[in-house]
Amino acid sequence: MKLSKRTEYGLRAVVQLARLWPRTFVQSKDLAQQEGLPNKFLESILLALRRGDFLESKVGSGGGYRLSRAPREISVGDLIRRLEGRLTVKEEASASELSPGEVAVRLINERLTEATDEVLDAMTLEQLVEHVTRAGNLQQAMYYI
Amino acid sequence: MKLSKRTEYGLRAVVQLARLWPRTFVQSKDLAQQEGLPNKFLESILLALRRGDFLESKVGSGGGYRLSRAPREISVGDLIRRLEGRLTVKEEASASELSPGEVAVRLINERLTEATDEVLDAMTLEQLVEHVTRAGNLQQAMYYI
DNA sequence: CACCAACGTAGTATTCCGATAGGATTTTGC
DNA sequence: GCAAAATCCTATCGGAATACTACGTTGGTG
Repeated sequence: MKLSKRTEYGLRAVVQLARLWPRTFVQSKDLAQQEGLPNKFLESILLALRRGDFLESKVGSGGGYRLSRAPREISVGDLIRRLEGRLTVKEEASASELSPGEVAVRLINERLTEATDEVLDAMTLEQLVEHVTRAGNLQQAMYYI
Repeated sequence: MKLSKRTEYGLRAVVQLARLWPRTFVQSKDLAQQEGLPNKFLESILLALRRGDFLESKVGSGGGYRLSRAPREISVGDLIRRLEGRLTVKEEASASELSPGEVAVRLINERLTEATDEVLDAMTLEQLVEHVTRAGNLQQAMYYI
């Protein structure tokens, strides 16, 4: 019932990249520093995101990562499903003979994934960044009161 | 993003008890057998449910467990929150200085818990049992085609 | 009093997650 | 063209959480 660190770190890095969009490449090291994340771990996550076609990368000096498309075209649901890996167990057809309890649990799982997918698919990276910006402004305004 | 075995087993046992409601006490051993669950593990789960006031128990020969109230008065959300234990991290006020990524992740978590709570709180044990019964009838009907 | 079943505690086994190590590969800058 | 810089890639490890077991106690029934 809670996001893995892997997913959380991936999201945090991607939010940073979205804030800089469409500026040039940002290095993993810098992302890690900005968000306070373990660099090497983050690298493996960014790699997965690149393979999932969310990021583009550039090797060598001056290289780094950037979003492969505009934040408004990236859904948080897609991101999380890519990061989480374990996307709700297979749900085998399971030999046709389910116990009553198993049937019930299956229903619950279906309803839960429906509900979460709905929320996450309706959310774009752009919206996330807007929210963050608003929250940031609010935080800053507080200082002047 | 997935229920623990503990939660799953608890739900499965409770569904069985709801099907028998308001008949007399059922033993842990029998519940375990009906659903194919490890007996001793199940006992500890049932114990927690009793402490959460979902079940009543009776010690000694002829004893066992039964629901403490009617299935329609028991919400699946309450059950799961009791069983899962880890009810979404503390969400510390966190020293006021959050990174942009952290703010974003926080928003996502809020939206997710809202959505899942809504689904689970709207679901009663009675509804679950109805669904199971319908699914059972359907399964039986299939044999005659 | 003999049995039965819930209650309780402690300990083990196993899985998985977060993280690190140590490189190989590719590009840039001088 | 070579050294530095960064991504890319694989393997592994420690530790915590999960799943489960063993064994004993308490209380109630016949």
